[in-house]
Amino acid sequence: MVRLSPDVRRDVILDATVRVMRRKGMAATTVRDIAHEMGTSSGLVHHYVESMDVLLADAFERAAGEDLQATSVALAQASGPVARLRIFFATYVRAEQDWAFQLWLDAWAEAVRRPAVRETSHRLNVAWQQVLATAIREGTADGMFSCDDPEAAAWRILSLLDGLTLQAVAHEVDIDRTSVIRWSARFAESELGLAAGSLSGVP
Amino acid sequence: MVRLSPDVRRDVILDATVRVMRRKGMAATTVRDIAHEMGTSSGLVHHYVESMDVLLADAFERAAGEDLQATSVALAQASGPVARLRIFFATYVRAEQDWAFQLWLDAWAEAVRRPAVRETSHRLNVAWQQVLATAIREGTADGMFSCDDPEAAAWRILSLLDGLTLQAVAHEVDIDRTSVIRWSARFAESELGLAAGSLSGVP
DNA sequence: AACCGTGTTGGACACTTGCGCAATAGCCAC
DNA sequence: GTGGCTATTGCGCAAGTGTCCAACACGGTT
Repeated sequence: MVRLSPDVRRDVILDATVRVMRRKGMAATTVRDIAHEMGTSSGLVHHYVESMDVLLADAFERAAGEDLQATSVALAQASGPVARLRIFFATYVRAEQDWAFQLWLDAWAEAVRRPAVRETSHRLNVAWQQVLATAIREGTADGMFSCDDPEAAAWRILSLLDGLTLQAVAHEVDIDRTSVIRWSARFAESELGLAAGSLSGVP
Repeated sequence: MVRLSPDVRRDVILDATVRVMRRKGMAATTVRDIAHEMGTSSGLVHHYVESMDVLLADAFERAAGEDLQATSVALAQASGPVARLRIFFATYVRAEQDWAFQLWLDAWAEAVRRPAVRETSHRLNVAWQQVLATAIREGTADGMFSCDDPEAAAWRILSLLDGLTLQAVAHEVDIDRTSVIRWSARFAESELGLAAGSLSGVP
């Protein structure tokens, strides 16, 4: 039995929870799974966690937050609003691949039943929308985009992206990931008054 | 104890399951809830149902299928493709209000874990897409719409609708239902080469 | 009216879940 | 070294789940 400091242990618990969530999904993650994942007893988890609800929410925040962080960094490095949006679309679907988007599906569904999860998924969703809205605002300020309401446009583009990805992930057919990116990018072009193909690459 | 014929009893069970699902969501629906809902014992449910998995799938099919049916009927009564689409948007969000869309969220999330649910939600999703695609095809044949690929356009419009509704239902803020309809209708206008406002009412 | 098929009961079963708690054992200060 | 603080254990608990089944009772048939 390895004795760790509270801070480290908390981190280990969160990491183990994320790993289990990736493997089994949020709804199927249990305290015993987490304990087994880090090779300790289940009681230890509860010694640091006030409830399963907030643990799942915190773990989701870490998992989904990493993707958000990665995308934010990638966008900051891009030069110019157009390049920024191209990267946004490319990394969004890649980042959400496999288990990541499944976590979002779980979070949206569990939101009704788990207050902490609802709060977190809401906050992270807004954060994604803000990443997009900020990029749009910059492009509008530069005069490269033409958009009346960056906030609303961001919600629309993000929602189309989510709606399409949802079909691709949940049903694994009908819509392939290339179409998800291309269709969303084309929608963004029309939303921002860009020439056809400037984002999607297909005129 | 009321003695019913197998067919009637099966119907009663399905109805009770739908009612419980509406109230508590798919993931939180239990055999005992269903039995209590129809005022019988829990054993009776399993006497007619092979497993919880298929019962949930069947009940979801009935609940979501009723909405689909209602929309199909309403669309058939409308005169002309434009009126048809207006009704589509109006009834989609209304029909999905409250509990109905939550069932879809549950279905999409549970799809990974419950094969029967995945099959059903996939089939119903395609059915919705086909309702839309058919209306678009008719409008294109009439020369009122301009659309290269009605199938793909239907997926895009439906996905935007789902993505926006998702935010409204799961987070209950940021996007109100009026915006969901208006934004989706405007997107459809651009997809189908219609004049601004012909579907959304806002030029 | 007796009877049997079967719809129905109500609880047992085996299992899982989140959570709490006494006992234990590792680490640091002295 | 030794003591004490506390991280950690491991099991128990109560509540929940889906599933199964012997016993029961209703209704149409004879």
